Amino acid sequence: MVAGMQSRSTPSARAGGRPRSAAADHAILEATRAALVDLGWTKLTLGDVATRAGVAKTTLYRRWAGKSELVVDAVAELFDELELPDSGSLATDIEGVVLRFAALLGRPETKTALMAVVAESTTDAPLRERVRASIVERQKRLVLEGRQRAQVRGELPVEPDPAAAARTADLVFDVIAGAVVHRALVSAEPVDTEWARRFTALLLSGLAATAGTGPAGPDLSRPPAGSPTRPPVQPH
Amino acid sequence: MVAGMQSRSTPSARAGGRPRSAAADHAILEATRAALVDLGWTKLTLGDVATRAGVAKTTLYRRWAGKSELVVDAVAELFDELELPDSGSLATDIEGVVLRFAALLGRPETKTALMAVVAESTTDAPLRERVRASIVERQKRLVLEGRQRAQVRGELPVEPDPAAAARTADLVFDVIAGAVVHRALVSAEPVDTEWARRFTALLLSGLAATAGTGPAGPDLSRPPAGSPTRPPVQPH
Amino acid sequence: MVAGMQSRSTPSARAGGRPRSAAADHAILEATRAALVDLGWTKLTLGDVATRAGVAKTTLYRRWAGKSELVVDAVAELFDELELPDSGSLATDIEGVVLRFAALLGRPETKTALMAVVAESTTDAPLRERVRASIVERQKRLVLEGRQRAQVRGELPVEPDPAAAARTADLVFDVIAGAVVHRALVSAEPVDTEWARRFTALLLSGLAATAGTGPAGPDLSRPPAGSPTRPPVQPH
Amino acid sequence: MVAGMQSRSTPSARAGGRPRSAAADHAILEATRAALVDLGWTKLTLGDVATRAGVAKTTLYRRWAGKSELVVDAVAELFDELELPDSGSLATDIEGVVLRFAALLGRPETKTALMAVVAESTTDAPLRERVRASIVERQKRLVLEGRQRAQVRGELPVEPDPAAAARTADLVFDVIAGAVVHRALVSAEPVDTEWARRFTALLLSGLAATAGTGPAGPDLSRPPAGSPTRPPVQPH
DNA sequence: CGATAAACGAGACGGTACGTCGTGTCTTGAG
DNA sequence: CTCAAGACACGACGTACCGTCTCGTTTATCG
Repeated sequence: MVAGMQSRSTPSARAGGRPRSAAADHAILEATRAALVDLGWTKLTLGDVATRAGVAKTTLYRRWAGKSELVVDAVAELFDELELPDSGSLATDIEGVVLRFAALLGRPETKTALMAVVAESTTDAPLRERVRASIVERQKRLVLEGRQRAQVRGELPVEPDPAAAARTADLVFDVIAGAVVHRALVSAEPVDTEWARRFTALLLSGLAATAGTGPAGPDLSRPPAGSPTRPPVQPH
Repeated sequence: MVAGMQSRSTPSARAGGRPRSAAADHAILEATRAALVDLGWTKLTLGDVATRAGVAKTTLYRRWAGKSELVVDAVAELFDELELPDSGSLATDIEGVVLRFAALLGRPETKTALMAVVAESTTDAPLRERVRASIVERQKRLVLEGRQRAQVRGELPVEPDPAAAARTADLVFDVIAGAVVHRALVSAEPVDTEWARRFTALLLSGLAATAGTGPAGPDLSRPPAGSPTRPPVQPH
Repeated sequence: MVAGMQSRSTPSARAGGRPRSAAADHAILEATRAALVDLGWTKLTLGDVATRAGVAKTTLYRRWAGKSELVVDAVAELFDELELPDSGSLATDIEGVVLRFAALLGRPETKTALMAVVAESTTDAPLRERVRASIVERQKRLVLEGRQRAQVRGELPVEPDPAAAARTADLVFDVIAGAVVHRALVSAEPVDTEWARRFTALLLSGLAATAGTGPAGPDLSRPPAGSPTRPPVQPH
Repeated sequence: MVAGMQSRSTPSARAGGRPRSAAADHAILEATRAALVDLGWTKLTLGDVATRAGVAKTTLYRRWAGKSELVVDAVAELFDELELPDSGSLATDIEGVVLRFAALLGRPETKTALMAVVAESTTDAPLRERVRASIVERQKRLVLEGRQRAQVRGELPVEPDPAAAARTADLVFDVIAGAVVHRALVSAEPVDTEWARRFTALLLSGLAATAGTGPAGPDLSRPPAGSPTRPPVQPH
């Protein structure tokens, strides 16, 4: 389970009654994802999810406050499957995670659900917190891991101030996640290898340096495939 | 009017009977924004909009296909008010537009509507096209204008290949818009001057160069306030 | 239609909208009676009635406040079909109407509905008034008609005081209707010709005179069949 | 306890485990009556009764098959409290019992429950039998007792044929009970002393003799208060 | 005395119906 | 042909009870 559901009064208090079915939780989240694929966010109904899961509607409402909460939990499980590839350089690591993230956003259940729950969360503070805890914060691990790996490789300097390091991680996370989400869902254009390369180059070298980079020319900032040689970015 | 609504049978077709009330269009879009502020996307109903606008529901359906289309038109008008400030340098221009964009996203009607219509558009191709045409493509003008201005100032080189130039503009647009939207609506954290500066520095100079940039230290890449002097980015 | 339904704001006010379907009213009441036959009062649901009538649930709720009100109207139509036979003597008139009333109470839709709405009406004053207006008061015509006919025949004296006459009519109505209902629905025993005769004899002659009257002996208070001769009750 | 509840497998069967709480039975029936007063038949729920009685729902279902059975038992206890007053004459005895019966029907728990269980019983044979055994048959004792008392007094002749006597008792019972129930619950008008007198006069003397009897004139069929003299009805 | 067995409280469970609400269409009469 | 008004068919909502079940606990009688 990704995050807490409707909390029991006390976690350790002996309930004194029939315990909640553990199997139902899994069946419901599975059914929710299937319904998202078949129907999309708008046409998904809790009644339909209950039927698919072989569960009564009341069981569903006993555990989740509504459609948004349920869907957040259902898709959060998918986000937890994201991994940062170790491809030998920061640039290719970024490209890899961008493509994986884009692939995740390309799945119908994620595509239709993510923006919808974010939209809901703008007018629902508890939901906003749930989205943040279940999805956003959990994926920052990818940025942290990537940076550490790059620092070990010597591709990035070590930031001594932890607060500044955290600020930068947040910024980088918003930039990467934001760019991919915007490209994929708002602009609705493909996030392919080509785009991932150009985005990574911009992120690493900045706007000025990137100018003129295109698909035709050789990209000197990336190591030849298979040869993990010099890092493209030289701190100091 | 931002974009085409439900098209009349033929623009030049015989006038026939009573002409459509022009005042109604404006009243409806205004009422839509007011309803978004009061109720948010989910609780907004077309019946309520019609009542607020002093119009019958049929009048509304005669002109828009549904809630999403109506809201796209209603918020697109707001996006058209965005402007690129001319502050003397590319960096401060970007910072300025980032803050203006964030202010727009902070308005309740925009906040709740933008992600919602994007979510809808993931499973509705005509709506996706409408969002692209009415909102996304129209705002790329800001990137194009900013680049041209920077080129005039000598802050950015001129890209000779028009296709590559367009690709870069699209990329930069997704990065800027995506980062701001993600920060404001997904991470749900404030887009303030401080964040705008750090984001701009990252965008212009890249990840390596930005490392270590914090609120305390002087940012050499930015000109002293009020003195539009040397550009912060030196091509070549 | 038996009684007023959910009243329009003003009967003479031009509504200014689509008028209510007159056909729907009839279809709904018909469907209600059919559902009573098939399901009985308790299992009857408004959703089912709506389906049977080919009508939306909202249409039903727009016109009736609830299940009780609907059923009152549906069965009231049946009660209006009751008639007082003109058989030549007061005794046989009463026997006839008792048997007809019993037959009506034997129909499944009436049997299950009548006591149920009366039960509801004990805790619902508006419903009580509706039952009284739609069913109870309307059937008193039978008593009034029977008395007048008997007075014409000379079987009953004319009561000069209208108030006393009304009081007596109410009393007789409660005795006749109450006895038949109690026999048929509470005691749950058959109301057959035999019972009708004995009841009529009791009503006309009183308890003392009736004592000893049984199925075997000839009933001198009744004229021979087919011969409308002397009235069984002699005023003065 | 009025009537059998859900029967144990066998009364003589091995005691086995924990015996049923005797206190629970009483608490449940008491709670049922209280709930009838507060909520009425329709809004009464078994869950609520269980809560009021401080008992689990399962305990309740272990003993009664459903709401109707429970309520029959709960109100049957009240009907058993009815008594036939010994006032010295048949007429005043009847008037007395009519008023007591009316007072019982005026209690909120009885009023709302009696018609409801009768309504249920029209489509539920076992319930019908339970109503008959627990309520209807038990109250016929009042008629039998009244008749016997009248016969001792010489107000009524002795019927030699037991079958005919039983038929008459049933008829009289339906007439009295039916009239009072109809007046009180269907017509929803008060059963006061005045009405009880006029009803008794009609029952004893028949329709013709009753004509003209009103509140103003002296009622010769009743003995002066306090003087148990001549019977009002003279059998031959 | 300990074992056995049923009753008990608590409350989750699969169902079913509720009465309301929003959607998008329709049917009126007025303009 | 448009418009305001509002009825209409449809379908989902979230809630309430139903009657059953599954727990852990209690309270008897029996061996």
